[in-house]
Amino acid sequence: MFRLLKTLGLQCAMRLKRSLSSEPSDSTPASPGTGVRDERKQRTRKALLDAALTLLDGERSFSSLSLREVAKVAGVVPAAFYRHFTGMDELGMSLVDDSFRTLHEMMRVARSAPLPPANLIARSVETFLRYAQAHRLHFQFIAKERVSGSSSVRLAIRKELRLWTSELAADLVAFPKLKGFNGDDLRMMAGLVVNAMMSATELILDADLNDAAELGRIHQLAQKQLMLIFLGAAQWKSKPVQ
Amino acid sequence: MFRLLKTLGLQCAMRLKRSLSSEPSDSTPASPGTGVRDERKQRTRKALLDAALTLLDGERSFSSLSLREVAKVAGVVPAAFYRHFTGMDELGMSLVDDSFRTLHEMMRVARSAPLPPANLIARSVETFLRYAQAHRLHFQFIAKERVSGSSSVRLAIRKELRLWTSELAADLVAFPKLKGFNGDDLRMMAGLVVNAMMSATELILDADLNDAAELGRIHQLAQKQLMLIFLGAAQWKSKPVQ
DNA sequence: GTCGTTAGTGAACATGTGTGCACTATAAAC
DNA sequence: GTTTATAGTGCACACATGTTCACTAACGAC
Repeated sequence: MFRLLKTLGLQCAMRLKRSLSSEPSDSTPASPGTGVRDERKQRTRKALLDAALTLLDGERSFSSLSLREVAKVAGVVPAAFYRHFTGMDELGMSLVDDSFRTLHEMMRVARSAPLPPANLIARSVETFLRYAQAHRLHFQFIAKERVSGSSSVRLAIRKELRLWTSELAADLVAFPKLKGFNGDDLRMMAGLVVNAMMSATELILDADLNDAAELGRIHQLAQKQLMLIFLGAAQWKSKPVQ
Repeated sequence: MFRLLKTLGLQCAMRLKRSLSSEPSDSTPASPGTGVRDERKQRTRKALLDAALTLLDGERSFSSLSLREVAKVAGVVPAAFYRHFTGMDELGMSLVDDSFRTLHEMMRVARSAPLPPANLIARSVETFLRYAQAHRLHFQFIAKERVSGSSSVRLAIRKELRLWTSELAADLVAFPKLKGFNGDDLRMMAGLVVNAMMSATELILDADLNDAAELGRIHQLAQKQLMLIFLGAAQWKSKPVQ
């Protein structure tokens, strides 16, 4: 992790130095990190990340990808890989960052345009699964490497998922039915929701995208599971005295 | 899958042929598949399976294991591998079989000695997680390859998990509180339970085995999640008219 | 225009890989 | 005892892998 941060930090510092010296802070649109050179570098960096995600799509797991393979798909010679990452581990950490960036963006969009209370659960499930389908590679990466990746990648993903769970718990506090939940119990419930959604995501990602019936079944299953959870949550704390 | 069945079938047939011809169905204790030779073969077969499980314990994922590596840990030359499996895929399918055999055995034991209704959920969680810890390699294999394995292994695991979910649903029908559940909804609820338990299993398998506090936290989390699910289930079907 | 920096190249290396083949030793069948 | 079947060996091959190194070309700073 820290190696990734160091690299990114250095790159940012370099880019900052250049823009500071070349542009005396004037009024140019200042597209960040301008310059044909930087743009090209970022492009092949992205090509490497995309190549890994693409390779990961089918059967493969991240730990079975080879550096050469990724470089080849990215249209670059193996040695060029080292201009961007110190090795596959660091590329993996970048994928974690990117993947959770898209997940958090989804949450941001969802919060900025809140759904009407009617059918809230069903609509939320719909929105989430549709988004997961649209960004299948990122969600697939999270789902796979959450459990099977190298320990650095796996731990990073698990940390992000915990963070997401906490965010969700914070959102849940707004529901009037969930009074009387303490923080721990809220996270416990949020964990249940996250599990159900991740499980549904795995099913969606493995499903035939053209089989509308199967997709519908998965959506409905997830909706019912969430409803059951909320039904239980509305009763919580009345019986269990703890 | 069918290649595995074929191989096993052939081996069984061969062993059958031998025992039929060598033993005229007399009163010898007839330990099945007797003979020093068969016993030796089964021993190195098991050594190969154990080697794979052992290698899988830490960081590695099954698809990143090499045939030579497995053979070396098993204390056998690579070519000898082919006397037992046609390749790593077939060995993977055998691991699926073995892993779910231990899971089903746990269920069998649990059913034969039913728990008293008091604290039933808490005790069941305790039993399950303790069993998972005791058979960590098998449960780890299931947890990992459920989502990241080659498609044949992954599909086999998912099929077994569906089967397990159905079994659990059949068990749930005995609860008086769960009247009014149709079969689909029972499986939906059972899926929720399975998800929660698998998620807790993943946490347990990653946890430090000596950190009693952390283990306790995981146990309690899983217990609360199951309680919440059952709380919701008790209310099911009253509100949702479907 | 000149020159330094650097993203990307191509070749080389040592090592690991899956798989085939002739072989050996030994349990089992006769 | 003689013969047969076979689990395991040792060696070979062609190929894939991670990493290094000197090199080239072109962008950016001056």
